[in-house]
Amino acid sequence: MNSKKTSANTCPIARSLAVLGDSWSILILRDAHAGLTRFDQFRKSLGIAPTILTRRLAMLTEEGLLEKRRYSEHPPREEYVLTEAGRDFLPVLFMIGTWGRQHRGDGKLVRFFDAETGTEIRPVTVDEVTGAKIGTRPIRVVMPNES
Amino acid sequence: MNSKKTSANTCPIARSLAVLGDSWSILILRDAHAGLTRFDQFRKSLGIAPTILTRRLAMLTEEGLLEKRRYSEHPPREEYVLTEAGRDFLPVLFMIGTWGRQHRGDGKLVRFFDAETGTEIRPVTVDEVTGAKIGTRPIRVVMPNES
DNA sequence: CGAGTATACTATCATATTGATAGTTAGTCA
DNA sequence: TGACTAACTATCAATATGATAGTATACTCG
Repeated sequence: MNSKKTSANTCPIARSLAVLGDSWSILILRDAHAGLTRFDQFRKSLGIAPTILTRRLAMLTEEGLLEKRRYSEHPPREEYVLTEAGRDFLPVLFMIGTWGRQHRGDGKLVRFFDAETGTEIRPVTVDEVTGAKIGTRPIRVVMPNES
Repeated sequence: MNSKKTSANTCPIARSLAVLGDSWSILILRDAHAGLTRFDQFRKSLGIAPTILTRRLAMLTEEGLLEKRRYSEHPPREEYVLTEAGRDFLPVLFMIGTWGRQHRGDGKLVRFFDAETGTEIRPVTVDEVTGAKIGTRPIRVVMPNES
């Protein structure tokens, strides 16, 4: 996609997509949240070609979502761990998953649990101020160059 | 992307991405939520090549996120409106936008308002049951074939 | 020591997808 | 009639993808 001539540079959604508008990147991030850190773990989990995986990991690292870390000097081995920006991507994953669950039928599911209490999490997006659930009230989306 | 051999068929995130793992589709959906319905409106707003737009609109229609509707018989003119599944995608857009706002710097912004009260909306993802904000507590992500 | 294994890649290349540009169809408006 | 609008389709060069094979480094076992 060409991010120069479009509204890409002005809208936060478009800006996000410049990094994340690719299935593999999001799937890698999903797996990273599930605890995977190593090249081969991602490769096997995703069935992705190593060429593509290399590129995606490099991109996510460059963009500050993952951090490349040497976990062994002898032999030299690298792993990829989520940065804060990467961890902050979790709500997006939650909502993508929730949408898939609602509208793409139900197979087996990725599920989210509170690590301490063990209770399952049911994510919803709400307005931080009023607490009103998004989608229950009509909304006006205002683009950058409108009033 | 190849959706056959991966976990694509079992995970709701992967299933969503089969339809939405493309920047243009998400941008089209964003514009649709902003009120655009017509081919040329999307084309101008996005700066997308018409060939690609045709394909994306057809795909989103086929997948049930948009509905093609004739709004004029003479001349024959079509428009694309959001279905329920398309409207349910709003929380995903919210969270993508929120992430972009936090981590991709701040230019001009797409902003969301309550259509009735006019107040600006600050979206957060929370657990529906406890109300706890996602990202503030450690989370365990469990993949389909784990215990 | 040598064979086999593990991890993290890179090289190559055929095929698929994209994006830019131009052209088409069908109708309206003056 | 000629200009104009909306919604496309056709063509094609450039780019990205995915499959497969190969490489580099080090460890482990007998």
